[in-house]
Amino acid sequence: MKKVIVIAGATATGKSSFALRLAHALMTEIVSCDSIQVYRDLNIGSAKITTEEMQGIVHHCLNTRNLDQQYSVYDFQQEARAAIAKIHSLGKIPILVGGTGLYLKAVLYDYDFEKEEMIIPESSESNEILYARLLQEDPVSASSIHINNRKRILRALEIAKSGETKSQREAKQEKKPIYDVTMIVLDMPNVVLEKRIDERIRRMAENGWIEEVKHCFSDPQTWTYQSFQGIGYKEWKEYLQEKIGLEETLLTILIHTRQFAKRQRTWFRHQSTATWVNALDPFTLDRTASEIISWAKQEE
RNA sequence: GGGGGGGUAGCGAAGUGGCUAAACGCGGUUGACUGUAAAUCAAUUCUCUCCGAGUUCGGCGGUUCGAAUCCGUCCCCCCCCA
Repeated sequence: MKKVIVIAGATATGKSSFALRLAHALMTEIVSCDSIQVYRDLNIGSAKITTEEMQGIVHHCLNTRNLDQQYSVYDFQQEARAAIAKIHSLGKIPILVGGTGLYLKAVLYDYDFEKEEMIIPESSESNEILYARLLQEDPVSASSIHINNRKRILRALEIAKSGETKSQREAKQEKKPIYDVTMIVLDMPNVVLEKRIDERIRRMAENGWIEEVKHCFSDPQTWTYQSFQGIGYKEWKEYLQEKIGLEETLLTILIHTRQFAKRQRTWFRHQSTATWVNALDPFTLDRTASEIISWAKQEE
């Protein structure tokens, strides 16, 4: 199996700079695992790394979509694996960086998606009826999906139309990584992380965030875009409508970002087996970096 | 000084005699997660516990079998008139 390095963690934990450091040391390239940073023009609000900050390191899976385009884990899986293959073909070990847990897992494991199932048609039927149908068609999946979780019910029903249910499809998977993976999760005490998030939001507001939002999403038609659903964008809707002020908008974004970071932590804690690293401790970071570098340099 | 409105759980806000430890929203906590995942969803949130018990609705004191809800009094806040 080919080696892959994964740097995960909640938002604002310093993933990018740590990855950059490894990329320099290993003279390799980075694959971003982020569902919002794939959109061109969403730079400030998505906390995307700037070209300068990349320091010449090649970054993949960034800026690959226009604002009006849809994107899903399927697309990411395809494109990220292609990027990984390309980096491997150069004789280098790719570094995956990101906070979108599902995306990471879908690339690393043998998750199996069908291209034609991208869009789920909305239904006019109630959750109760949809759930009852799923209970018929795929009782195994139904048992693990809550009746209120309409999106998941619809997805499972859509998959069942293919003749193979969601649970059957997943049962065929080995649920093992398809690469030789070293993965760490960068983390820090919550009070510190919340302070960093707060500071970052202030900084973004001072650096042209509002202009970016106005440039991308002034037209109410754009408010339905998937790209507008990201934290740091959707909250500006009421500001643009002049329903709330700047401070209130920033506060809402702060709260949403905190909640997001919490969900990310929970995901990595329970859905991954990565090693957790205190991102605030320079000695731990040094040691972690050198461990990863020596692992990367080992012959199989 | 006069008139009016109001003080309910971390916040906002219902409730105006028993069905109320108190709706609902927000926030918090915990968690789920295989196609919008920065999404979607669940549980929990006065205190102590297993049933259950104990303290709550600005303070104090009453009325009542029973009060967040009625009465008295005190404190505080907002608006209008002086």
